[in-house]
Amino acid sequence: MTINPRSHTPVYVQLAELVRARIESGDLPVGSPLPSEARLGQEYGIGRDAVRMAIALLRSEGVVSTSKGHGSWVREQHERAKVELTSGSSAIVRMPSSRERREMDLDEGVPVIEIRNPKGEVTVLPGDQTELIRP
Amino acid sequence: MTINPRSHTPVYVQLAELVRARIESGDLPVGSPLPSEARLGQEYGIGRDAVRMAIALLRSEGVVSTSKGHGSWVREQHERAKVELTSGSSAIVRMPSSRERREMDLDEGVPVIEIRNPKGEVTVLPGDQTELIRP
DNA sequence: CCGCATTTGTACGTATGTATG
DNA sequence: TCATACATACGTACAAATGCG
Repeated sequence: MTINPRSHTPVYVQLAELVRARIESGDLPVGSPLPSEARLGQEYGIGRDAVRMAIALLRSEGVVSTSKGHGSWVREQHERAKVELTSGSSAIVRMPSSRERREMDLDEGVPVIEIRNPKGEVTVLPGDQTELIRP
Repeated sequence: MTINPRSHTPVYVQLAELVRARIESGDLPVGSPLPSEARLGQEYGIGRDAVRMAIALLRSEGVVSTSKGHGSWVREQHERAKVELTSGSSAIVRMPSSRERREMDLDEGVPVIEIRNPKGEVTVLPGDQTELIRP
């Protein structure tokens, strides 16, 4: 599979699809490192911008994680703690602010769950580690 | 307020904070257009990269929306439909795939709620238009 | 309806900073 | 110490969507 620079589909989207396919096929299992940006760019003959945008796209979907100086890897799904939505409570979901993401140590592409109990007290939970249940 | 290129805080984060402050102060009310990328770059004496990254950051938090050829504007919060989490059901949250985002017409920075009922049937709801409740 | 200015999107380049191992 | 890899930030150019005259 190659990339067509003249396609109506942007180069970076094409690359993201290729990498996604490699992940779903098992070629890149959970936890495994992605090729470096430089390597992907060379392999597919595309610029660094396109490579970085492709990885950013996958990161925004919670598919991969990246850290500086280390690289990107296929993100493993956390075990989800079961949290009961108690009577009279409500929950909304949203993306965290930069500050919340830092303080709660959330990866990119991870939403938060905001639970409000009948007293009006609010709890914010990491969206990738939580399952809301009603027994 | 100005931007310090030699700060340990990246230029684009500084700009995002400035724009966020203008929004929260009411200077940029809901629905109002942000200055164009070119204008922001000129005003603060920074490159287009930094401007685009700042706006992308706010977009990823669901604060603003952008459309090609038009510009960015302060995103209005949707009215949230109250959805009851029925007995025996559970809910998880995650970011949508590109395809889901397209098909459900979701803005960037909007998660989805996946509800599974006791029969195992799954419903996917837009995270910015839904409030889960338990009466 | 057409053309034009504006605006964002994509894609390339370079350079330098910083974290990792 | 050093090579590697990503992060930030500047530049350029052209494509594509929008809206207005």
